[in-house]
Amino acid sequence: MEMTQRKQKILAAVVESYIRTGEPVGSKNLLGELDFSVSSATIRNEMADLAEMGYLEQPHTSAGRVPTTLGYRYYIDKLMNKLEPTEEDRKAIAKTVSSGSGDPEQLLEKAGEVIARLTGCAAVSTMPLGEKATVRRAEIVPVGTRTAMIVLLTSAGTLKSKACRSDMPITPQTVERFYSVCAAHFVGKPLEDISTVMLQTLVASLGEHALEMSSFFVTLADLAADALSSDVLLEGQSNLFNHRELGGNIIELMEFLRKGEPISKLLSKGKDDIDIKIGTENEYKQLANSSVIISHYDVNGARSGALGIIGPTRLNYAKLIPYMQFVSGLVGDILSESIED
Amino acid sequence: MEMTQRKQKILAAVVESYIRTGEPVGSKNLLGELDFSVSSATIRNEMADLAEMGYLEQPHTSAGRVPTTLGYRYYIDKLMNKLEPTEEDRKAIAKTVSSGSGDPEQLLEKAGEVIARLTGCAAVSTMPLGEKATVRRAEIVPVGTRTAMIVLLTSAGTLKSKACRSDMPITPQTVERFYSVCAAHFVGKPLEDISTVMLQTLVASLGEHALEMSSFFVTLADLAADALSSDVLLEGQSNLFNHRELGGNIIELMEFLRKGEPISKLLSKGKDDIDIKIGTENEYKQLANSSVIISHYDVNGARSGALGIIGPTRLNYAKLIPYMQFVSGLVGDILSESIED
DNA sequence: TTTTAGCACTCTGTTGTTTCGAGTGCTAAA
DNA sequence: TTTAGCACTCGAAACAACAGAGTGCTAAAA
Repeated sequence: MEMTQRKQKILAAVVESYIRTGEPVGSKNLLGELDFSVSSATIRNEMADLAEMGYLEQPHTSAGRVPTTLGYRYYIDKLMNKLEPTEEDRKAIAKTVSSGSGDPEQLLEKAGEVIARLTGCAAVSTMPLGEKATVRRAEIVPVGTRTAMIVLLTSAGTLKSKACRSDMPITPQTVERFYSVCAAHFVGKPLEDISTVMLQTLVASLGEHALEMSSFFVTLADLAADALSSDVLLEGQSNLFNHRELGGNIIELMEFLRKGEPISKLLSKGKDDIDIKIGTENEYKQLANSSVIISHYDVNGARSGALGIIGPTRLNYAKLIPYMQFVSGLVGDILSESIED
Repeated sequence: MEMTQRKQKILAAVVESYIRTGEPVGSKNLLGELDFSVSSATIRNEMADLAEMGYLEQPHTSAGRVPTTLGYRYYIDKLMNKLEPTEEDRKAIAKTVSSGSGDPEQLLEKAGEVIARLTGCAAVSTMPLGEKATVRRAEIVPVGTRTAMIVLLTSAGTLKSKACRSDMPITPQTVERFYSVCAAHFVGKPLEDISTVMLQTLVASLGEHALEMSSFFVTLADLAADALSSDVLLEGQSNLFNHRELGGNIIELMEFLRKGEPISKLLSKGKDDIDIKIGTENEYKQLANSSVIISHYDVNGARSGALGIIGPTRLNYAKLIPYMQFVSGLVGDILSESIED
């Protein structure tokens, strides 16, 4: 069966109506939405065809039709008219997003906030990651006689720190020695180089000071790993409660969102600027009833991180896709400006 | 009406049975739980008295009885037999809690985790706060030509940092100047001294360099404020979903937990070592259906922070109160050891 | 005076029945 | 190919019937 123009129009109308109301849409209700006049019987026939073709389905025999994953996909790829954000919205967003102090984390937090508010979905974002980030500085700062903070600053502008306990008292010489070892071996080198294995050989070469230093280096490796694994920010989680159709899965969904790794993977995956996964298109089963729209941002020309929203499958794609593109573009621009290389 | 010993036994049995099962408890069910034999009619009479006295209530006319806030309170204060954690449990907890690297945040995270797991509640904790903390070090680290990280290290061992954008290029001289100004004016002084007002006068006194420095100082004030407002950690939030009786309030409750300030207030409030608020005893209406058990910990003899659990009112107080005391004691000990002054 | 047995009563939750309405698929005529 | 008409299906809501748990009260027993 081939896809006629009339079928397309009907499919689009069904999708849009369902997105708007959340109710299965019946043949009669559709009459008003179409720009041509036919009877409801004709529409019924067409809808039956579309159902057979896999674009629509019925929750039960005597209900209206609901788009399938395939239906949404066709709509998004071929039928949808994008709805660019208004000048007004753009300004409001830009104002909120840039209201921070220039701190990347704060920036992404604001961006997530504004997205969550505007879309009524949960917003996720990843910090600009420094895959090729190098060590800019590493040092220890004594806190107690046997405790110190290890501080690691990367070229990507992230600073990580962690307390660390030593078996031996920390002297100014320890501090000095650590600093110079780091300066000699790490500064300017990529973060990946600070692996536990590599550190073991290094510690071995330190001879008599190996003992007092080893715990510091272990912590340093922790920090490096931490700096490499891009942080995930989550906003508007509770918006999900407003979407009835997510049903009992909400709890699992929220649990899923809480642990960052899968989200981080999700966001880092797509190759295109914008990436849309509808319901079962998602590889995580917790997202089988949800859609995600992921928009990547570039910092100084390099793909660096992404912003995403997660909500029910009946998202207002026509509006949200351009919105996400706009916000991620904005974030990329601001970050590019602030993180020069 | 006075409280006879028999009434006390019945009240205790009702509370314990309700805590165990979550079902309103009827007169017949209670027969087996008591160490004396009377008929169900007698118990009914006594329960009616207890209800009249305000310790019990009925969800509806023909249901069993449920403890009121007052009932729980009486039980906890006068009737309860504390159930100290077993040696086994103590060891398991101690092992988990001390498995971190000596970082206070990680320590509290682990503690919260273990509490959440053990109790099936949401766990909250505040970082050791440094009310009397002083500035140990403050500096800027250039990231781009016009961007820098401001880093603030306090005597309490917390390190805060934030990116900041400057209107003018940042030169090594800027870094040096900032460092020396901080060394002269802030190091050793309490964090509260870095107020915006104080900074304004300072900036004014800097003359020609005022402009290039001002944004850094503003950020520094942010950091100081941030370091003073103790961070709140939250674990096991989703455990709350397992408690049916929280009902529709769960959403509000989770929203409430998400924003840290009220929690921070809640935890910093109590004067006693342990602090129990049952249902409506809580001043926040979002907690009206919940109980909180807060246990404070001391670092080097000074009240520094607290751990708490939040769950339904039918908590197993007899078990959880000693548990919380144990964990907070443990946390205090470990922190005292690692943060020497 | 206190305890107990007995009984009528109340309230909830469940189950089954009915009804209503929305929407469909099919058939036959336009 | 389209449309009108109609029988049919299914879910949601409304309603009645009922079982079960538990109570309060009364009157007898201890």
